[in-house]
Amino acid sequence: MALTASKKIRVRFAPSPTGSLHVGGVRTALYNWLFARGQGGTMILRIEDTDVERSTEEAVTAILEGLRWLHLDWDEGPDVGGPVGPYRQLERYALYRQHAERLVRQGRAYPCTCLPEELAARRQAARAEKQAVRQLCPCRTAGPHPGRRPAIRFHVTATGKVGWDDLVQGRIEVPADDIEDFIIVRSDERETPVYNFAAAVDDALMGITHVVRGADHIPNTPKQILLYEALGYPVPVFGHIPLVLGADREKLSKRHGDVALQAYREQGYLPEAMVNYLVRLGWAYGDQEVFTREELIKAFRIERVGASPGIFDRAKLDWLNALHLRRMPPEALADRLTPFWPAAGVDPQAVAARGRTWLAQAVPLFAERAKTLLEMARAMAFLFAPPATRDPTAEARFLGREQRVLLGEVRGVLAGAPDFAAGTLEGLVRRLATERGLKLVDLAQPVRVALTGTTVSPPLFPVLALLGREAVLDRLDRVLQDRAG
RNA sequence: GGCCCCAUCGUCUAGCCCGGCCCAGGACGCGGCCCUCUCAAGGCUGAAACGCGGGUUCGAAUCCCGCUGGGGCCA
Repeated sequence: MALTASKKIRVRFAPSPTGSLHVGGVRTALYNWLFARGQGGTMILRIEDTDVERSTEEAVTAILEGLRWLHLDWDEGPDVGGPVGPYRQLERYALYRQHAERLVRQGRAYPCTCLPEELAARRQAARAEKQAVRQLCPCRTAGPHPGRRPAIRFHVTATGKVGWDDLVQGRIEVPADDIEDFIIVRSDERETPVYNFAAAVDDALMGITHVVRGADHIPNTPKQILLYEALGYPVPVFGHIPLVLGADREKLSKRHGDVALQAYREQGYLPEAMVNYLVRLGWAYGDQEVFTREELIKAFRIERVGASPGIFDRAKLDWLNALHLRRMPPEALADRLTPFWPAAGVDPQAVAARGRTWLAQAVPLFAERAKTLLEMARAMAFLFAPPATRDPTAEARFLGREQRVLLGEVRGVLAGAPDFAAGTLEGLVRRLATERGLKLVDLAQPVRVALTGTTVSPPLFPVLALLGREAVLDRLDRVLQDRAG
């Protein structure tokens, strides 16, 4: 598709700071970002904070931090500025007023003083007679009521169909008669612009060439197109990406559980995995499931995004996260673990005491059996301190009287080991098992429970080597000195 | 209720635009087997889908119409 080769692509992500950044919004940002980066375009971040009641500064911060965490950077925005700022709508009211006045001057908008009840009554009447609803308000011809503060209403003159070729949905058309004269500036003291007006003015003034946003905005688009035309601005290309749904197939929202990006971050999901998962939710590149950021920039095509909505699937996210966890170089993964030690009940000092080299050796053992960083940190906790408690079932099953006797024998072997390398220890313990006519598992499980408090851990011998002779003997002795089974 | 959108395994999807290579491919999840000191990881393997009805055509998952279902926005 020849996307007007001469013109540089400009896209934007324009969230409202009314709550935490949620995964649906993140996917919109991601698609915009990939589109821009793949085409050598410009990514713009705009804060749509006209809803002063619900907008908060914390939410703005959360949005910026969330995007940064994912490495979805922007070229122009509230923090970095840019040639067409400001990038917060609250700071652009003069622009909206100016454009509204221009429309009024052109006869394309008019002051309206109708009360909601009056409009509702007329709408109902019109519906009863199956009339088009465009002439809801008499203000345009009869003039506004002098005693009331007016809103500004846009006058729709279009006939036939209003439509556009959507980048992902294909041709969309709506009968012009279905679009009624709509408010563009409210009658409140701030003269708050409505969403459609502010967005259209901003997108035009910011030179946005492609508006890529959620499919929930499809009904807004015809009105915005009309505004562009009335204002004499070029109409951008629109692309409406399908919504992310919850398991009940409804638009993802708080009641579906974790929808905030922050929640995933805190649970130890990797930004690489979030990006990988979200991009594949609604887009595919043959049979490829796993992507690096660079591969995505190269392969992503906005027009290849599917038109049907997708359900957020935690299980697949888990799989991808585990995969990216395993792919990461040990040193890097060790660093990512840092924020999670406290939540895992591990003293960061104890981790630091072991040193980076040691940690990098331990990490691959645990990465293979964890889905998240938090899970991984928890699984590693026993390395840094003896288990505070032992799983009672495990203890009953593997630390009985006879098993303690065996444990004592293993202790002896380990105490006398020439060195404490995994291979050496394995040889010694296997020989002991053979001598006693036992399987390795009969010795391994009691030791595992004694050292970790559970029946599950990475392979025993590397774990012994990691813990070191002193810690191992100490933990075995603690069990042995317990009441003797 | 009005307008708009969507429709391939439970889920994400390939295939659909340019009908035959598709008794529909991959992935997650689920089941089985192998490997194995536990748990994972890995390998092999199984069950699992073209919503329904009409057309068009020698031939339709692919084109057209209708229905049904789901969703979004507005009220």
